[in-house]
Amino acid sequence: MPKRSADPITADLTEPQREAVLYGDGPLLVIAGAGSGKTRIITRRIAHLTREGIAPDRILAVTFTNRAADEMRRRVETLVGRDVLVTTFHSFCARLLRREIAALGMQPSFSIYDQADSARVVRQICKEMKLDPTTYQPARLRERISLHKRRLQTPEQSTGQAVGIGEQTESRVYARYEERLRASNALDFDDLLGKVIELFNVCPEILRQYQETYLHVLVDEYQDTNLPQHLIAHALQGKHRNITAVGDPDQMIYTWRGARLENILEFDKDFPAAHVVTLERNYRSTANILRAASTCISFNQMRHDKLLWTDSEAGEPVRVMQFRDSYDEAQRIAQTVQELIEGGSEPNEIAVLYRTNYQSLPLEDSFASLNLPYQIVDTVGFFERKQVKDLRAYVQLLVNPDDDEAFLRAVNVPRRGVGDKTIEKLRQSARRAGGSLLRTARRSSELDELDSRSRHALERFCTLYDDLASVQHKTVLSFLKHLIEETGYVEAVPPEEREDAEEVIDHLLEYVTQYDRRQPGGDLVGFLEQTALISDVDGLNPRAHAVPLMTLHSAKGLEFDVVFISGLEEGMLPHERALRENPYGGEDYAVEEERRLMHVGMTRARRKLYLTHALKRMIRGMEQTVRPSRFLSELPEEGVAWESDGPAVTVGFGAARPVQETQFVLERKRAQLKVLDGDGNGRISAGARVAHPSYGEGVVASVDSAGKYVLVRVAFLERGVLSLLLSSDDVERL
DNA sequence: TAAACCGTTGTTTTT
DNA sequence: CAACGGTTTA
Repeated sequence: MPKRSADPITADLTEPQREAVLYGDGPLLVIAGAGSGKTRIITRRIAHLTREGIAPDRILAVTFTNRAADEMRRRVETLVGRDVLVTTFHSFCARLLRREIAALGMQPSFSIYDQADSARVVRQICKEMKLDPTTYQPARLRERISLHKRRLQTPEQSTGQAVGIGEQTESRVYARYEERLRASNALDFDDLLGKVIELFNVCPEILRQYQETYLHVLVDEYQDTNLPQHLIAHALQGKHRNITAVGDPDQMIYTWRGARLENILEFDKDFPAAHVVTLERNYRSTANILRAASTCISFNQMRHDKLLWTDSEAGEPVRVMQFRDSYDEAQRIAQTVQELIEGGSEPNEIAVLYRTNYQSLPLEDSFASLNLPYQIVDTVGFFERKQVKDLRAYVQLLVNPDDDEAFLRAVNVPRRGVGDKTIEKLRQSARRAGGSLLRTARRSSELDELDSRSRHALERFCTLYDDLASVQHKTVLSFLKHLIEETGYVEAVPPEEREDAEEVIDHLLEYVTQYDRRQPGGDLVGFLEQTALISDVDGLNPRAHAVPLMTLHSAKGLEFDVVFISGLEEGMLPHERALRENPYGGEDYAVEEERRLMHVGMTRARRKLYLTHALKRMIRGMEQTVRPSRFLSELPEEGVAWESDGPAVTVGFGAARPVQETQFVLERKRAQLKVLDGDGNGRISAGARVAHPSYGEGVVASVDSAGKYVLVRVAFLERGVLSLLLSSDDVERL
């Protein structure tokens, strides 16, 4: 029962927020716009549920990134005082499979392959099949395999559906890839989800057990779930039917990872009688920032109407800054940051965002030259480092001796004279006799085709392996130190890389120290799982006294006083790859996702937003002239200040700069506006009576042509004056 | 057989 | 500008 004002869980909530937090049993969907208190809903709801008597260990909360999970776990803990399982889909599945995978006939010591590992396997297969690497790019094939898996298609099914030689080859690679992973007792990221679904299908009694356990399932960022994730969430809530899904379609930025907007847009299809709460009030940003962001996102056609509004003051204008080139841009951003810090801003409250990771390089240089503290939130970086991968491979091989990928990496690092030829012979022998590479290497004395040198090298490796396996360690740290010692890893690094390598290793040891502290008992499997699934260890430390630099993707879910979005150019922010997917030159799905990314970035800002672009940028090592992003031309006139170093170059896109009314609504949807009573020609003009499906009837106040677009202001009877943006074509058709 | 060298290739985003 | 693959050299 909610108490009135003094209730710490609901006291500071608005009515719709309270409704979501206190909602009773049954499926609940919360559509929560940027800055509307999304995380707060989930944490408070968990607190509310435990207060209602639900045991914390019968609540499952799922988020998308490890960072978000950590953050939420912390908040819940302070609120509830007890541990609630807050995790990502992938690590939830990994843990579940460690317990249950025997039911599928697999070993619980399975390895987890990341994208790079998968790519290696695919590359190897392509070589074996002698495929032309230009027609069959390994990276593309890996992506295609992942696509099949996300649709839950087996290799057999994909073979059945394959059309043409290309797709047939593709499914043959897929089949071999599966064989390879099964033989190595390995699962890739897609398998973690897929195997859980398989398990639930094959063993309903296991599913029933988990359904029983979780009285409530809460999923954050539901707009980014893919089909397997949707199915897992659906399966888990199957008994008690208590699912809370929170999300915002306008922040869906993971199509390339299989995110399906339908999961959230058609939520009530799969979760009948779902209660829906919509949160449209933004508490985060100034009115100027929110107007700019809303205007930008309103250019998306495939979009459900949602109006974000705020009571905040206008604040400073959004600043658009133009620079000669990307170095100039980086330098001036750093200078501006410096001025902000001198003016009293906290460095960790100023973020610089960009589309691609490599854009951080000039920024790093500029920050360093001004002695400004910064932290790169490099999401893949650290665990992709060679040294980490090498040492990890040893641990992986000890845990899972069948893992051929781990064997291949460990066997000749440091160099012990096991080269391509030896490996090839080992491979052939392994294929003939069956069994893993490690097992085959153990029998190297029986392999006639090996010369004595290679044989000796393999024997040495096996002895090392047995030594490492024989020693029990109390902590992962002591094991790792022992490993580095025994392998002579550091000594084998060439002198010019030594310093760098030592730094990486120190960093790893530091991470492991923390891991041991969190997870006493020195579990190597747990360590591997963490390092396979956590990508952002290096990630943001919100308390560090440093300016975070990160991609727009990794900024999702965060907020800062000041935000810079850099590199706003055609080809960078709508990324060229998205533009290439536009066969008709019109905008489509890919560009709209880029616009959502822009929207996510803009709505990270509380007080100040800077949008920067350069006229020249280094691409593939060559300086190229680039045009400003179309997204800049979509900014409203009000509350935006344009600045330039030299003579300003006009923004290259002819899109209208829409005039603003009290609400920031723009619509471009064809046929949404119907002329009820016009000037007789069917043309839209001032005074015409019109109807709109969501806003009802109204009278056209004015029609302004602005290049490619026509801005129609309509006084709706119920909603007041709104601006609608139509393309000229649309108006012709009305 | 393995390491050093050179030319070609193509670069989003992340669990 | 890097990372990869193929080629030459020790």
